[in-house]
Amino acid sequence: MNNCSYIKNTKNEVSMDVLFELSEFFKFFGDTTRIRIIHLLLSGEVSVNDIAEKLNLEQSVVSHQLRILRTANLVKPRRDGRKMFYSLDDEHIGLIFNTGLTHILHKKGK
Amino acid sequence: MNNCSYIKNTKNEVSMDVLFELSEFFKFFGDTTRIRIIHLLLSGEVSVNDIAEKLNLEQSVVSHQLRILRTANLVKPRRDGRKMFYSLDDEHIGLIFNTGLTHILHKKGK
DNA sequence: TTAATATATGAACAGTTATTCATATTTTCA
DNA sequence: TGAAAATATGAATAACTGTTCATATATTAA
Repeated sequence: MNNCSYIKNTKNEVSMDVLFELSEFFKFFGDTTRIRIIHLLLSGEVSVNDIAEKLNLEQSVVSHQLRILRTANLVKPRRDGRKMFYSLDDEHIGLIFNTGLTHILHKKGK
Repeated sequence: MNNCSYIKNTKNEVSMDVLFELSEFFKFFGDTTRIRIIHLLLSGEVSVNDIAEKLNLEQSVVSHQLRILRTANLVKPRRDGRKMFYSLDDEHIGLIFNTGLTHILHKKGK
């Protein structure tokens, strides 16, 4: 039928706490600052200051949001000297981003 | 390379307002009540009272959340007599739900 | 038309969250 | 060791959001 493993059956039996975790997970994508950071990191790792500069955000804002993303294992840090480079933790993050993006662009195209 | 059209290139050039819309879009998935409603509607259309009953929620809560989902075109209503049946508007909704779900289950499996 | 059923809506409240500002921590280099 | 650079953190505030409760609207059947 299809070879995309993440297309699942429609008769899911999903427990209440998994649904809760799922909504918590989507919350991380539901903020403009975070989605811009995720989008930027799609092309590879970037330091905190570079994120702030490229997105025209205050360093403090970026650090706060990175902490949220890091705690949730959406991004991972790597120290190099006094710089910290952040990258997406997992290939699913980009997949979810792009699935949503495709939906938005598809809707706009009408 | 792959035949999944929603897997896009990693060198996205996405405008600021599309990123804003994208984060707004993900917000709808970022609430337990709404994600439970979406999950329930994955298996087909359900009336307002049935949603409330099956999810053990007050009718008012369901109506309020359905309005949000309806305004955002995530669900669509159909009137039958004095009942209103709601269903998912678009196949993307289920796809995004399942993509996130796969991620959660994958994480839990470790 | 009236009563009953099904759904929608408005206002108020409580809880959450992102940003701001100030400051602390960590690392490098002179 | 001390200063500078890079990042992290804490507290406070403002804005947003979901739920509750009461009520309004709409449809059907008697």
